[in-house]
Amino acid sequence: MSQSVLILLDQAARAAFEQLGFPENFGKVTESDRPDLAPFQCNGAMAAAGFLKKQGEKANPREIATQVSEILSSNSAIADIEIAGPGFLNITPTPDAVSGRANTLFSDPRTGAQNIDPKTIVIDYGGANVAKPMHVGHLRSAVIGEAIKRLLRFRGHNVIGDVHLGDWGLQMGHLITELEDEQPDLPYFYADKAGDYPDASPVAMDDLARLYPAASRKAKEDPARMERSRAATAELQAGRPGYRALLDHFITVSIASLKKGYGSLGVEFDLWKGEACVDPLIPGMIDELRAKGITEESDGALIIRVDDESEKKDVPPVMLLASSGAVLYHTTDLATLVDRKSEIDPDLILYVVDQRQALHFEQVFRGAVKAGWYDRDQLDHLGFGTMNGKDGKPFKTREGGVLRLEDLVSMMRDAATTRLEESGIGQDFDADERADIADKVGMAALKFGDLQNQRTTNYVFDPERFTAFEGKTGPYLLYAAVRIKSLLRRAADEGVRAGEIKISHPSESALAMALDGFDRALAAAESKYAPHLVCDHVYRLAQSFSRFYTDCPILKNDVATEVKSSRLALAELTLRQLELGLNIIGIEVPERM
RNA sequence: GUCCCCGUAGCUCAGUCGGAUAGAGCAUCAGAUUCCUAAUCUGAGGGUCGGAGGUUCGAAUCCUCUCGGGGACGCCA
Repeated sequence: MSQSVLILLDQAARAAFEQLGFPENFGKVTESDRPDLAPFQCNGAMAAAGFLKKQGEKANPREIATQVSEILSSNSAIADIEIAGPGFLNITPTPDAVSGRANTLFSDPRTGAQNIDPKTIVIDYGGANVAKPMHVGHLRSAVIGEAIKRLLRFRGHNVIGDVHLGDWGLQMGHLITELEDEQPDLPYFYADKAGDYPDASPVAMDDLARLYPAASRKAKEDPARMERSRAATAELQAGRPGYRALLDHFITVSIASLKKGYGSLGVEFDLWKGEACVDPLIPGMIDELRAKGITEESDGALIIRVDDESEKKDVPPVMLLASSGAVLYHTTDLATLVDRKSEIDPDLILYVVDQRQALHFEQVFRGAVKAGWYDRDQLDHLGFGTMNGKDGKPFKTREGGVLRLEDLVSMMRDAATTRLEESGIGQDFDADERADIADKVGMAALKFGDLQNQRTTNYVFDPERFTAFEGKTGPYLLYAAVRIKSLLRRAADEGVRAGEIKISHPSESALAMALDGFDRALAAAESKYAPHLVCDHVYRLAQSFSRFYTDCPILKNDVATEVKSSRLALAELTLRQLELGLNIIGIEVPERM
């Protein structure tokens, strides 16, 4: 059976409504709100009655429901169809239909997930800056972006992930001037020297992490210090060789450190481009924008007006050049769009960046549309909320500082270790394996805790809750998966093999229907760029499996061979889908725990 | 001042192109184990969906107003 049971029923119901002279969309079938009555429902009869009333005809929704159910009752996939209340149709599929579908899913390596028409998509995420060590603020962009990238890739799209480093602004001026104060004798600062600089970086990541905040703090208090940073930024952007050479060192050193940080999260980028990469494109881009006549001078700055008079809200202009002549955030983002157009020509570009930058992207997107480079629907900002502490304010360490990412990761690992020790799990495993399990449990806790929330809302970070093995958590999901692995090992030992699935128990049926919802969950997650819908699916799947596992013995002695085979196939199928789903949200499952 | 997000059970959150008795998880209480991993499962209690109007046969969901929390608003990124 090549279609999901729900789609089969949906198509049948739509045809029935159409046959009765109604718009076919009244036949929409959904998973039931009342699973105690039936797995599926259709509410179209009420809508159809309203439709007739508007045309001045008399209408009784229950009568319409009766007519629909008469048409549908001949459908071989439907075991039962009942009318409830004002005209709800409650539909129960036959066990054969469910079994047939389950066998199809079993024979499909993708367990029912469709491959859709591929688009070329660039996803810009990570949010890292040169010289700034990774901290909790970088977590969400990395984790959410990675999940969306994997989701889109799994759906069949050609997806290119770009970290898009922040390496071209005032922060570079801060670093250069602060380093000059510390080590004025470095050759990079000789105004007349060009081209011949040491290969080795004069600074390590720790130095950068120290220099930037120091400079930033001084500049805030001292306008003259700020002016030096601005001047250095302008000189860098004008191409001063010593500064450019320093920037290259900063970038190299930072990327090495960032790769480690993102690596610890299981996040990988295809492109490590940054703002500096598009610098050469900027003069030509500005010429082109001028030639198009969409720029204007305003208070000494070069801008593009993107305000729409017909709207109530006012959108400030795109700032191309500051009055100092310096390039700004808008400029490099626009130039990056030009670069991506010529290098990749994507159908869609997604930015996984903090919700607070929504206006910035609105401005840049409008600028790119006004320039004629993209259609508005090719550009999307996927904003997200902040990670808060239990006090509801952005997460801080006990001392009130910003928590570094590596400390966050080890905090989760430690919490996982403690949990594992408390419950005596894996005590007879060797130290390496126990450490590996703690890593995976901690990471699953962290990622699931983050991704299960709707993207745009703020959420409360609570390591205690996230690492719990009970409830809607990452560790619970790992447990469910590991338990199946253990079962399969045992089955292999006993020589039991998976066979044809025949649904006989309600818990088997519920599990099969949960499995059948995979493609729907992925499609919904894609359409909203919402990883939490993938989380919901895998959680419901794990729950359905746990119930099945409790209710339906598999390898026990008194179970008939074909029942063993059928249930083992369901377990194998569940594991495969669970791992596919967990992989999308970036969670790895250990072999045992 | 303009705009954006949020307000749902004691807590943390789903649900918002209108549909039945508003769902999960935690916590609380009551059960289940000759156990294939109980790190599990079953059941119960717990709600003026911030508030007030309106549209509708029907509103957490749509419209208007309002209260509360967070955030963004031309030369930082």
